[in-house]
Amino acid sequence: MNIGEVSQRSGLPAKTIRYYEDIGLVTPLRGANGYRRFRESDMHKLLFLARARQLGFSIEDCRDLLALWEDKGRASADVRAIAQGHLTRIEARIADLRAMQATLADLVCACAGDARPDCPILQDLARD
Amino acid sequence: MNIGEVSQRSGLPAKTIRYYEDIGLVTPLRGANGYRRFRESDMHKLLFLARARQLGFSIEDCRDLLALWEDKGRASADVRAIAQGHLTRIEARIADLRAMQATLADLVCACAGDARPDCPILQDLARD
DNA sequence: CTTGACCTTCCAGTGACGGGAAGCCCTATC
DNA sequence: GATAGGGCTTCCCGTCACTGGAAGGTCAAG
Repeated sequence: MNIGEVSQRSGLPAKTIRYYEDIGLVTPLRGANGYRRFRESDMHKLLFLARARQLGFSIEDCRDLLALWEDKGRASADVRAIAQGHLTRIEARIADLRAMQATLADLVCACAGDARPDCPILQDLARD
Repeated sequence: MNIGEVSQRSGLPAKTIRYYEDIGLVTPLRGANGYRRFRESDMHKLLFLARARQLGFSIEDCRDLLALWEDKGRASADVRAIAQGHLTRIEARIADLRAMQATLADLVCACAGDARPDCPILQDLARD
């Protein structure tokens, strides 16, 4: 398979796939013409990566997850620890965003949003 | 005021304040020794920026908000539009994160997390 | 033989800074 | 007056995970 087909089948942009090779997440073969030649196993890795990235795992998390996936003698505890750490970070991020959302929603609600200059949003940002 | 005091009073790192000058958000004066000299008005701007950034506004949003703040004849509708757009993006981001969180929480819950290799998390990531 | 799609590498930019080097300035102390 | 220390300056590189674009090689169809 050339990169175009892999890109289609995985949903990952070709640029991203090349990047993943650069940083050592996949190592496709090379044809005589210099083109990358992807095996089915490369395809599987890329699908795995695409799904892990969709779940918001960092590239380094993905690297570790891939290694555990390949390691048939792994302990599921190691996988769980990565996922748990990621989940905790996501929950913290959600809490932050929800705080922003609450404040912003209040402010937007309090602002008339008309042609006059008085604006509770700016007042709040400029409060002393 | 020198940058150190401004940094203390605003809570912004000195590096960040220099960066804000670089991109034209504040323009402190300069002393004969080359040091930045901040006026009270610069201080107010930086506090304004710090609060807007805490609410997650992008730098470009902040630039626009600052301009509106300075413009005494502004329409509050313009401010509200920026805040509303930002709020919408935050809500979308929260929705994304909540989807990740739900999936991850399920997977973490389903994984024994012991010394054995079988792991629903990896199974899900590698599903065909 | 040409066209156009596909592939290659390399370089630069994103957002919003942070780290660190090299060097000047100011104050206090000896 | 020398020195030590802290604060200030600029400059450049690194972050994260790509994305865009330029310049050029390769392949299949007409």
